[in-house]
Amino acid sequence: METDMSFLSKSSSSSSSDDDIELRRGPWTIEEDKLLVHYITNHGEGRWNMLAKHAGLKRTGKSCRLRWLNYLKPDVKRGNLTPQEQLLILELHFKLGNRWSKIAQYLPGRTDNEIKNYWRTKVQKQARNLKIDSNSAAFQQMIRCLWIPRLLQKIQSFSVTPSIQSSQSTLQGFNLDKNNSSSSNDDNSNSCTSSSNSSRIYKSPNIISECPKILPREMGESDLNSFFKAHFPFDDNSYDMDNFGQLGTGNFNDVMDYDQMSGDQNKLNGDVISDSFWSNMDEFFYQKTGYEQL
DNA sequence: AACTCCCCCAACCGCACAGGG
DNA sequence: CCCCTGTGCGGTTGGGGGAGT
Repeated sequence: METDMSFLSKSSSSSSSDDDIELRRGPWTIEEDKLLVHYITNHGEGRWNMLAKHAGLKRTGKSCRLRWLNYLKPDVKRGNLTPQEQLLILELHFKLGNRWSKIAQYLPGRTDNEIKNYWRTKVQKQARNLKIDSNSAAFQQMIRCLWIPRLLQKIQSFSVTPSIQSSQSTLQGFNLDKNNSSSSNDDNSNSCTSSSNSSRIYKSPNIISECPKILPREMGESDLNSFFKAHFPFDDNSYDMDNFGQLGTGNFNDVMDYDQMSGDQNKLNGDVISDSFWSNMDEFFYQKTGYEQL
């Protein structure tokens, strides 16, 4: 797969004379990676332009920094996002918007680039398919009422697997701002909430039917908090994933073929939002929300 | 087998900001 | 102040490769 990209190199003629060298662009070679890792191991990171020169890399400092932070740094996690991580991204995006680096701070080992790519390829793609704006209330409503419960169910289903347990720490300590969260008796009909009943841990499939047929306004954070309070009554100050193991059994089978959607256990750490899931979801969304397909 | 289409993600780009001289 | 350099961030691109025909 390694490709000689040297033909892509461009002269830095706009720069001063001493750095008038052919700068390489495109994919990094193994040798370049070795040079970069070796240099940083011995000298540390930072001062990227100088680092690039001293390491003997015909790359810009920016390119070196990006390669290190997004790929070579030892604590960078490889592989697909876990359901917990996906859930966290969705929640944090509600709260922070396209602040990818901020979101990445809550997912150790994940880079802003990776999260951004996830959002664009998985989330925005679905919005495009539905022909609705990914920032619209309708789409956010769909995520809150359909996608997030699905992720939670997925998490619950596999809550004993080592991979999940290892990633639980990722979510511990994450708090939504509770200051403006609605009380549990919030009867706001505009949100996905319903009366809370702690003895019934997981209230699906009613979650779906409780979604409003009309979406009168964008749900605020308080609505989101209410939603989680009502349906996922673990510690309401945090998303402590330890509690997911206590969740009861959700059942979406009456509306969607869960087995088909989820696939085998190996997909746990993969793309839990499979294409088949979404092809069903599109239709289901319009059916449940009363929105007209454009 | 050959071709096209499309998805994914690594990498690039432009801009903003901070800090030092 | 202004300029320069380094750094960080969000948006965008483009190529590899898998899927479909």
